[in-house]
Amino acid sequence: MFAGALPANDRSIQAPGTATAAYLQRPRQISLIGPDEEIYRQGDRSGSLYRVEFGAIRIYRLHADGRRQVVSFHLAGETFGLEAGRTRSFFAEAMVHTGLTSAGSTSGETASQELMAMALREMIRAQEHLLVLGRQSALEKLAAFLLDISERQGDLNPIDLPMTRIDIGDYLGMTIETVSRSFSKLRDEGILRLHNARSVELLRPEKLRQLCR
Amino acid sequence: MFAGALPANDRSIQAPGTATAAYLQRPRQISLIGPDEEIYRQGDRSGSLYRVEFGAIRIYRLHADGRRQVVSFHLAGETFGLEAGRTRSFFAEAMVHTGLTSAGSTSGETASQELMAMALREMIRAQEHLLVLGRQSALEKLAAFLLDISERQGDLNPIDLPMTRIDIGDYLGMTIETVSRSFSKLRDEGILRLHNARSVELLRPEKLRQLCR
DNA sequence: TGCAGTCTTTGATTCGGATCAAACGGCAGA
DNA sequence: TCTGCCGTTTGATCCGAATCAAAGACTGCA
Repeated sequence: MFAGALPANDRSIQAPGTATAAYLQRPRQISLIGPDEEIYRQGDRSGSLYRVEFGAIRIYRLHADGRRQVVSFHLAGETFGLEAGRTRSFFAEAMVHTGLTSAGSTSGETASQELMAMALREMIRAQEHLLVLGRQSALEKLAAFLLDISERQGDLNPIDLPMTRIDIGDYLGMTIETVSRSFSKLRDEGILRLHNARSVELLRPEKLRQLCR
Repeated sequence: MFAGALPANDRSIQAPGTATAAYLQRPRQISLIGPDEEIYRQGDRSGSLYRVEFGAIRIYRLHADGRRQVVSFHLAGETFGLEAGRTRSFFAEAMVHTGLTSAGSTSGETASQELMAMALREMIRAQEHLLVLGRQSALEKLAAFLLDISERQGDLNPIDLPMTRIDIGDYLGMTIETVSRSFSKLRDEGILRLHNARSVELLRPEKLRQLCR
């Protein structure tokens, strides 16, 4: 896959409100990616950056024995794909039906100011994630996670979780059973309501905040 | 503390091999910092970057209940101090007698290429740390930690650990007792030798590598 | 509408690491 | 060299989360 390219995909469409010059017109071309479809993989040449127009992406790495660490999720409006090396050290997959556009590349053409901002964002995200993984209990981890997602969805309530319990577990460093039990605990304490596994209404966000500090 | 400044400190000396213009000559001025002395704290105005000439630094954040998460260690030759926001969100302290020089600042005067490289380094470091914290056992965490330090000391053997067991624990998300037990386990398995708590000889580094993959 | 497969929840048990406790060892200062 | 202190190691017990197991709920498809 050459630098700046989006995955080959015959289901591309034009972004709404865009001139229809199609092929040669670099930006605004949306690639549609299905659930669990791969965007890039460890070992691929890096360079391309992506913007999530709708849907959601998981970035992860696999350990030799199959254990998986999800490093980040990227929701609508967010960009991803920045890597320090010349080859990818992570996998990127869509979690639901997702639309991607090109967000430039690391090779020259993108303003270095934007790249810097992106690098700093990723640095912060990783550092915040670190704080959660290192010293928090299962309940505290889930609380921090829900607040993060809620905020990134513009305090949408109920929250829409595009990821499975497995994804959440691999992101927070715990098993799906523990994730599920933590949800149930928060439900039993009246802190949230589970409309279904993917839709979570926060009833007392302040309680969550209290939990994870 | 103004941007670009090193902590006020009456024990400054000239770096070896430097012209002696002293005061007005910005670079090469070494600040000497004692063990557990603070370089900056959460809430301080950010901007200054530092280079460790000798010694070692810990970067950490405190949770409300006193739990501490060490985010990174910085050894001789490494730079630190980059933060995304206008105020510091971490504490920086020396762990042993340490010499620091200014490594520029985030406000203009430093080449953005260097800043970008630093941001990417920090991003990688945080991501690698994430992989260790998320899904590894105590033994695997310690193995990964020792290999990291060993490499950053140029494969010096025995390794010189400038940090206490508490620091290691707060970095890896485990208690000092578990850190100590993990050291003992690696010793009993003939993988390393403890000359003393701070000096660790790696006898079979390949075994460590095997452990943490 | 019913069915199959998958994801989630809940329950029982196990286990790794935390906590509590005490002994040990190395280093600084007298 | 002796002594006291602090960091480290080791031991005993406890607890939170992992694992093993099974039931329940949702989704897509026939």
